Amino acid sequence: MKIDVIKKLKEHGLKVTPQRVTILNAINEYGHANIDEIYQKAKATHYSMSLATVYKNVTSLVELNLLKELSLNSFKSKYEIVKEPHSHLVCKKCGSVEDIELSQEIEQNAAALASIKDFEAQDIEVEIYGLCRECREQGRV
Amino acid sequence: MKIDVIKKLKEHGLKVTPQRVTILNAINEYGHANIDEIYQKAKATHYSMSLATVYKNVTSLVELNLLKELSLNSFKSKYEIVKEPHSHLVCKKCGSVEDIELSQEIEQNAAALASIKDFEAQDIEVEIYGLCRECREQGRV
DNA sequence: CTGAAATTGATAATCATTATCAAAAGAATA
DNA sequence: TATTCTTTTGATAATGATTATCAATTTCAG
Repeated sequence: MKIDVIKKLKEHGLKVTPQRVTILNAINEYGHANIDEIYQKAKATHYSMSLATVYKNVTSLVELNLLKELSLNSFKSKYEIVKEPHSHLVCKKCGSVEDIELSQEIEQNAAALASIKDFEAQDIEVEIYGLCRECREQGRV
Repeated sequence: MKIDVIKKLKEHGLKVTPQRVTILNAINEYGHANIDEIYQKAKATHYSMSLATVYKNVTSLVELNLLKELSLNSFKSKYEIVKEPHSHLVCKKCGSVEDIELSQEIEQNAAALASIKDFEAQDIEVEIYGLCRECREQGRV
């Protein structure tokens, strides 16, 4: 696992357990995954993995800002490894999530407008809902 | 209730029941409200209102595009009456939601980037998470 | 190596949402 | 206005998701 992840865990008094490593790897392979997907993939590597362990770890990793939660309309929340800011294309039909780069003007614009409202902006989330190519091609509506 | 709401309900074969009217009014008074809040306020006006009725109606009104669901990190989904496109300031501490106008450049930018990825954009959701004035003043962190 | 503290796994408890269905109500039509 | 058909409601059971509990195990600092 990356040095900085280990460092961050230890800084917060969290231990580097094989379960944590497995969970982070599982999410990384998916790109974006919900709890069940993480559980299934993690279980494949680490047979004894418990669903409760996945929940507990995902929660603490989100608090540590190593993971980001994507709360989606109509689908269970997905989680991704925190990277540079970006936005998401979310298919309303199949629930797939794809990253896109959105101009950083948006972040600036958003932060500026927030401060006018006397709101301390910390992070911005942009989701574009619609239909992915696969679902359109297969005539799913 | 507004003519166009009645019209839209009837167009889709939905009846104009007092429960529906009450639920829409409750959401309108709140601005943004989750299921329990809607239920409590609606129940105050319409004593026999059932929680199941709130769930069923909110779901169908979202499908009709009269309501919009806001899926929030750490809080239960909130619902708002569909109006002109806008963004939201979401307080991580208290969960309050405030509307802000975000430049329509963003929508254009987003739609353009989506189409490059061969994605049919339908609607965009922008949430800015942070701390509201009240929570900062009261030292909540 | 040892011991304190955190973590895990199993599962019970809780909370949220959906399904079911008989009774009631809306609305189109005569 | 009465009739009839269809939707809706309310109550609650069933399901599904998440959190809490706790004894046994593991990590890791010293």
